[in-house]
Amino acid sequence: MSDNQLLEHLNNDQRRAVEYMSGPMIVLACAGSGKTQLITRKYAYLCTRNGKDSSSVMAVTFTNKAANEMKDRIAYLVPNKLSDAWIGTFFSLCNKILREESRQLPFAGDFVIYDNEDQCRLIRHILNEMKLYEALYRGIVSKISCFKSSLITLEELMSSCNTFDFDEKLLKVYVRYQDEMKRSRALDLDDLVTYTINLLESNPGLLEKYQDIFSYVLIDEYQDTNYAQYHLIKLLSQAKKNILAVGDDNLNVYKLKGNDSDSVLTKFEKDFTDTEIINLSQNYRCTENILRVSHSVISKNASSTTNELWTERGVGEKVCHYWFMTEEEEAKYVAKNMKDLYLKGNYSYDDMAILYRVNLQSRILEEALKNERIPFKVIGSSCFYQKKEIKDVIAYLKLMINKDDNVSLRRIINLPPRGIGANTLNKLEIESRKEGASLYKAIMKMLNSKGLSQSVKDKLQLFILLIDELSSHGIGTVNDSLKTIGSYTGYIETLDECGLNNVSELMYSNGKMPLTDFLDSVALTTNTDEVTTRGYVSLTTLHNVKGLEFAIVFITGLEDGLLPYFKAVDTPEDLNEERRLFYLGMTRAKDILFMTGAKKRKLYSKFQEQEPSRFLKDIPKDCCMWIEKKAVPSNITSKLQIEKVSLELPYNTGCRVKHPKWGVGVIRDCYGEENDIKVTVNFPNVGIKRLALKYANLERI
DNA sequence: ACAATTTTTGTTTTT
DNA sequence: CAAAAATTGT
Repeated sequence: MSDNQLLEHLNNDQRRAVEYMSGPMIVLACAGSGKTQLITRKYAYLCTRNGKDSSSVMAVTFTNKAANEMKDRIAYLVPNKLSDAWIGTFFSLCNKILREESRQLPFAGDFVIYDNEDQCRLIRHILNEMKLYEALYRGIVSKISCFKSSLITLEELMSSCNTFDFDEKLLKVYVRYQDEMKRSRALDLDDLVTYTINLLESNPGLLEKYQDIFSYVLIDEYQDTNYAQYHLIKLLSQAKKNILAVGDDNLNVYKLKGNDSDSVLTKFEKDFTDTEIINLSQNYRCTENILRVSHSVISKNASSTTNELWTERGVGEKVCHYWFMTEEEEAKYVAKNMKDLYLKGNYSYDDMAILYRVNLQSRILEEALKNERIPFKVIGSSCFYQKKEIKDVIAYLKLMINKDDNVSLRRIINLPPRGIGANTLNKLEIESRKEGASLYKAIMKMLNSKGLSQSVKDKLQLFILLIDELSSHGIGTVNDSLKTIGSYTGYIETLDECGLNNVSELMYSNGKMPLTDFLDSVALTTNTDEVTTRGYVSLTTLHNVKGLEFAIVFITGLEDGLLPYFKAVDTPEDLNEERRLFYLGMTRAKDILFMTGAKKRKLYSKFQEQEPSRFLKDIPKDCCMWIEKKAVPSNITSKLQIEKVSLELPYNTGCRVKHPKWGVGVIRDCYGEENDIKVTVNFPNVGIKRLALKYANLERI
């Protein structure tokens, strides 16, 4: 595509941003202002304009999913091969650099990546051993993450310990944690960034090399970068200062990650002088009504400097707010409403999403959707790779590559039972700490010493033989490795049918991948990354919808205590973040926005009386339809209805049928009583038809 | 050492 | 109300 074609359909501001070629630039891009479009075009423009190889531009995205989408879009614009383009999250890009420069690393390259769960397991293990209160692990993991992402080193921490009145125990745990990581040759996600920074800073030649490679740096969702990540891109773009950052302060909902509280602008202008600033204030996504309502909420944030957005999309439907007596009614209403909208035929289920503040809210919604026979996908609550059997198998896989991985070894040393219990393990732990070596090495040592009984030694010997056998098979594809595990460990035999299915799914979907690549991608992939939602309603948390849009959005649980969440109402800054979260959700809606809440909700096993969210007061009365639902006459009717629905109906949605006159069609809905069943069918050539099953002469195919 | 049982505990968001 | 931890019995 030519330069001019790449600039087509961009507004003046976007065009200016794409064409601006030299020097730092920051784009303040409000929700729905086409920032992904902008970055994509810019990337393509840089490729064609300068005849640049695509590997000379680094593009940082917030999620892997966003990176993949971006690659797809760019592939459509330019002929360049993008297979090894530098497009990805901070973590995946850092991993790429570290793997490429592995020889320069302290532990000769092959490291494993610990994901959040591995991290938690390790911290819990350490707390246990140190006889500290184990339940503190969550806070400790996040504090360690904060230190690392603020580039505060352990040494600095220890020397400032006295002056800072610092929690000494935390520090001890941190030291132990780092020691364990080193012995296991493992990096956590924050380490990926800090190691990359250290590598570049201690190695000027290398830094120069990468500064040279990257003629341009693009960053999406800039407001979410933490100090370490920012430091890294500062390093990389120092020489040429060709950097474009796109962000919106109103969408910063990750203060917990150790993000700078500085606004996008102040953070950036401190380090890059003569920064060009562009404001994108035209919204291409939402209707006027949705913009008005969302703006009325976000403008109550003192720190928000955003001017009101505008759109050419027209006024649109009024935003609706419903208040119900119970959460069941709320869920039922949402499901019913979705079905109605679907049956009208203008929207399909993948145009719709239900959002909530916390994952546990999804349950009751799922039930309601099942009753209405609406297909749905819950995004992000429990991801495939977090299932127990998958994690177990992955632990075996990790050990095949790195026998020193203590976290994985602890996980499977007695799985299936090998008669190696807590007592033995304890002795091993002590030995390994004494030697400063991994558990695997400690076992080797213990086998040749007198500290253990012969029967225990035999068991350990068998285990060592197993691990050696596994790793002797070399590093092949995931399938090869899984087969090896199947034939030697005896673990597969302990699985039930469901677990077996999950493992075969693992083989089926990733079987051909090289093992090392696979393990990296597992650690770097998050639960939102590979969800395809074609034909499904999406259910997800407000945090998870960043970067997504839907024609119809339901935000549920708009109650004080839930949004804002009761744990985040203490400081004004907490409250502001909750408000931004609400704003984020609202601005995901293109056409229709529903907001619902319920008075009675079962939260942590008790029924609670909820008040409507305080944020609702910020919405002018005339912007919105306010509807309060009275309690349903009785519970009996609802129970009857559920029974009726659960009766077997001849067709499920999605079923294909043949009609004598209209040909092949897809069942969209099936309902009614035994002798009077009606179906809604979508015939591609004819449109949506409602038929009585008795007379329709449908044939199932 | 392990399975089955009772008791305790903790309940945000996630790159 | 779940899931995890502690306790008990074999």
